[in-house]
Amino acid sequence: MRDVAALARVSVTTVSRVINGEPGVSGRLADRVGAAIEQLNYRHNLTASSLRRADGKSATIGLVLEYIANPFDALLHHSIEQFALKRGVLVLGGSVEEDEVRERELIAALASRRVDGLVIMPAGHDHSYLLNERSAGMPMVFLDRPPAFLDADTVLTDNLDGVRRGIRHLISHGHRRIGYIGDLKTITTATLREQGYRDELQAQGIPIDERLIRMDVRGHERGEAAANDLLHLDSPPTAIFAGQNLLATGAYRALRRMNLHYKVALVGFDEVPLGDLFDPGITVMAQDAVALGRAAAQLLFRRIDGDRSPMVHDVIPTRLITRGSGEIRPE
Amino acid sequence: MRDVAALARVSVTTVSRVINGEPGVSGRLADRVGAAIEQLNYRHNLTASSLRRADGKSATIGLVLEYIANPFDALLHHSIEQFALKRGVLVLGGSVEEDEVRERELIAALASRRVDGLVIMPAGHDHSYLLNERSAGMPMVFLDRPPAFLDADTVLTDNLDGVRRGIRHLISHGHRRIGYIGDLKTITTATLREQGYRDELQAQGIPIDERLIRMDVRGHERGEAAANDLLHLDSPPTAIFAGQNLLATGAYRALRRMNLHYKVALVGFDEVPLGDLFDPGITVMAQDAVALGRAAAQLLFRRIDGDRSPMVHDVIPTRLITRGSGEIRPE
DNA sequence: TGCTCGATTGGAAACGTTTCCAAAGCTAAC
DNA sequence: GTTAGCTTTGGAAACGTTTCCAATCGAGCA
Repeated sequence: MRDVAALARVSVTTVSRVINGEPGVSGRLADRVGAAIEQLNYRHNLTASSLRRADGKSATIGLVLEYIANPFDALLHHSIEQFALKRGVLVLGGSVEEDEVRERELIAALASRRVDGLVIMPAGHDHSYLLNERSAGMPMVFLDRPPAFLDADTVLTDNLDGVRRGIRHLISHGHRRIGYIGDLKTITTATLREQGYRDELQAQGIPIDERLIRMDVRGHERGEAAANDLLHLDSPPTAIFAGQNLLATGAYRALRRMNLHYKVALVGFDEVPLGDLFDPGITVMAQDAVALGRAAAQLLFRRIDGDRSPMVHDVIPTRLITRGSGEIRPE
Repeated sequence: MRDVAALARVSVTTVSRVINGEPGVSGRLADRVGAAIEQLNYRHNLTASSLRRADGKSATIGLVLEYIANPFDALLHHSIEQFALKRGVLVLGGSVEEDEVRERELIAALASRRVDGLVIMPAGHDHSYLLNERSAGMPMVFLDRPPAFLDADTVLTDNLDGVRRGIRHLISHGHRRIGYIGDLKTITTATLREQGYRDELQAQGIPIDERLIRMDVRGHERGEAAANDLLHLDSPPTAIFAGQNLLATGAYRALRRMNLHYKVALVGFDEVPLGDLFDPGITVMAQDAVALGRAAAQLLFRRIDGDRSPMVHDVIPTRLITRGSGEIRPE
């Protein structure tokens, strides 16, 4: 920048003004500065700029996701990124993969880089460690899962209602023995969804059979094994609800292997890409990833812009997508 | 930091030394500093640090992808991120969505933030604008697609060979009329793949019928339409090769609609998640996204560490995954 | 005792910006 | 012609660090 100033025969102050488009610079000087910038191939240093800048903004936000290669997370990422890009804000991100330590390290690394705000899909179960950050004024929004031991802005899917509607859908197709496969109990949304299952059965006066419930099941293969178990019970379920996308595809695979995919109904939570191309198509309660991401980004930027109003807890509804597997009736 | 120094009754120099783990600080002082950091809830400012630091490293790299919600891109992202995390480096990223202008803006924004290096999956067709960056010493690796008008490190899939092997696979199952659906001709890999198709047919002495080739097809729906067109020809193909994952699933949908999915063979380029669960399963030439990402990250970090050896052009082989759709024989 | 040497510590400059404040140059009004 | 008031310009301090260099302190040695 000093070189630019020297070449244009002005002060660095003036160069700074030109770069930031501030008023009060004569056209003549602005042109000289522009030419010098061009000639010297000068590139503005945003980190130095944000260091001195009054608001200290780095035009960067941090995004902590569970696993970026999961299509749901990838959609969230994209949705947030699109919103950020409009403001010239870049996204610094990372996958945590259900590891509490990594979550803390990643957030510390982001804070160290002075991001303007954080969108967090938490893995941990105690977020009191974030109290410091918050009191230091770091805006943060929790996405998809709520924080623990910390009150913060959240944008969540309506998990309870989503599962209840899914179960109701199965019941309306004549099912009374419905198996449930759920993710790790340590994940808040997983226990919420299980609760939705229990609530709806109870509301419909269907007794709960604990043998039909498999919790702490994680990933595709275990999902398949759990479904396999359920289907080998003495009186097996006529329908299965899988509380997460990998569990749903795992269960679907089990049904296929046992050639039951046209006999036993299946509803999954989370969208399954290309779910309509399967035989039968996979019926799901889809989370609206784009809406979730947009809501989180909007909320975060409001906070970044100084909004100090009370905590917001957004809830995004789910959508039932019927494709065949969930409409199978018991024999 | 000054506050920490004051509380610990030492100089800021000493605090800096403790934070960076430099030798030559007595344990007594280090403890005092540590306690002060704890008490004041001090958080190191990495941006200020990298500003003054000798090597000027920001411990951040930039990643320019085509579309983060595409599973292939998401896997690349994850693979690179995992590698970066080991070094305490964070990934600043963005989707470009086949928009040249956005590519340039994004790269400018990343350069402004003084990332230590760039991994670029380019959308544009003239990268001479990067000459400045390069001469300024910015390490960069092109991933999945080569740069134009610029010689740079690249990590590419063996597109030509991949398609040729896929076509050979179809031919070995008795096909002689093979349709080809390809992405935008402006995308280097798309024309390379088309070339692979032509080369292999020629090598096998099969005349090329231009009516069987549909280029400049982009996205799921147009892929479906193109396949539909091909199948309505007077003498339709007995097999289709789709040069990209969305085109493959689009073509698959067309086959399904016409109830030809067990009559006409289909091979796709790129992995299709859950491809084995379809009926029939989708046979693909899979790109090894994890290997691609790893190779790019390794190469980039070597450059960041100062390696000035000649340009490297890595080529990652593809893998044929047979699942049914590609093994259908002509009637 | 006096001197050198290594280890420990601190002061001040520097990184590339923005911001504060003052100076200089104009215009317009008296 | 002088002065007030506005616009344009620049000098220097500041942001939070690291690094250079010098100063201090003991210990070891002649």
